[in-house]
Amino acid sequence: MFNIESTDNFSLILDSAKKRFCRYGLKKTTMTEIAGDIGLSKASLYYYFSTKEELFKEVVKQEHKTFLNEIEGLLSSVVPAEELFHIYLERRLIYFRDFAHLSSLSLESINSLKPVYARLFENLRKEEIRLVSKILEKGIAAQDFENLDIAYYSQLFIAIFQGLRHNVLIKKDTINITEIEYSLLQRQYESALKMFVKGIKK
Amino acid sequence: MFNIESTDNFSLILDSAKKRFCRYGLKKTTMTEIAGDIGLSKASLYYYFSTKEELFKEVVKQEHKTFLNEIEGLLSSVVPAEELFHIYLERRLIYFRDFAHLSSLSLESINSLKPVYARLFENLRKEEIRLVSKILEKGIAAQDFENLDIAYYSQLFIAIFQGLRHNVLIKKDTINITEIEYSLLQRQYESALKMFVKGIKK
DNA sequence: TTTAGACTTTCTAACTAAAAAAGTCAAATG
DNA sequence: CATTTGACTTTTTTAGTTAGAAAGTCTAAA
Repeated sequence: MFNIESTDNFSLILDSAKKRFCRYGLKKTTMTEIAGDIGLSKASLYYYFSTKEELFKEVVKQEHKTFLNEIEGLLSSVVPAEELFHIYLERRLIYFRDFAHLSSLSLESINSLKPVYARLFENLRKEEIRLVSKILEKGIAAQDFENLDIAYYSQLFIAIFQGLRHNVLIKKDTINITEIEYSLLQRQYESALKMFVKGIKK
Repeated sequence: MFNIESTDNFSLILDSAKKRFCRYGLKKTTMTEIAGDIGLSKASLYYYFSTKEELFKEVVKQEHKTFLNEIEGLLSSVVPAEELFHIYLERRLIYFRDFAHLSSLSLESINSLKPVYARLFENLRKEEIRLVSKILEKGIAAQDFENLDIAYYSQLFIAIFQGLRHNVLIKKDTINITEIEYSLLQRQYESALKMFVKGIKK
């Protein structure tokens, strides 16, 4: 979950921020704490990041990018589209569990989330749609899938699985997901993917 | 959406409460207002309903029952299971739009909703799962569907479509759903149903 | 049995002040 | 020059506080 130790302050700040944001969320993490973690003063943080918001966005973006890159790297491989979907969803669930606090913002959003974060998460969603589009393209090119409306089906795909994730959070008041909830979600993901693929297969 | 005018006070209260809860939600509706609508004193309301919470629950339950009964009535008809799913989802969307304010509680729930309402909505969800189970049963009995795990698949069914609905609300800060969002949801419902049925068909 | 006026209790919205956290900057360090 | 910081200002959050509103109660009357 937390990778290599970095050396430069920029990365050290991101690392510490990531840990704290994941554990305590945006609101319950202070700039002073992050600075303290790596033996810097708060003022120094502002040398690297203009605002707390900026820092948070950077953490979220980077984590998401790492996640997407992992899948994207397989796009040009021989792995078939269906298997790519499987891998994508598998990793997506792990990402969901580990970074629930980051995306828990999307829960706060229901009330009164600053538009800037709404835009951030909307962008991440769009990037995932783009990735799914590419997988669909690959499947169509390989004659695995029908020649369908890629834009629509990738949007649908993301909507279904995001929806399933939300069902887990919606009832709860804590962010932590139990093993039972997680394994049910896993099973639902498998079933839903099976249906989705069957629905678009040639 | 709002049916026959009732005569007894019990029903008059429910009618007025329904209208106000749908339009303004639970918090923005006062017992005095409801009483005023039908020319009763607030104290009289408490003769029929012990608490505001009780009244609200009664309204939600009744509306949901009306919705479910409509579909349940078709269970013993010649309408095939697949068509029942179609009808169910069609009505479910209308119900969703018209009573968004009622179920908007499920949004408030994310923060700090009293467990009693959480239980209420959980019960409604369970009743819908039960209905879907019956449709599945019918399909299996008619040899339309595979002999699958009914409990699991009805839960999955509800999860998928509830999830899709949530995707619409999650971004918004208002409860009102635009025509564009609604028609996309309609289309997603159709696609998802198609896949679901294809996935379990014999 | 049903209703309502007058009542009490509970909740909420709007303030406040104090504390905490965000954010700034000139000077210092190396 | 790039980086860091202590001391600073500004903004936000929190914890009271209070007044008004709304929930909820009760007794007497129709």
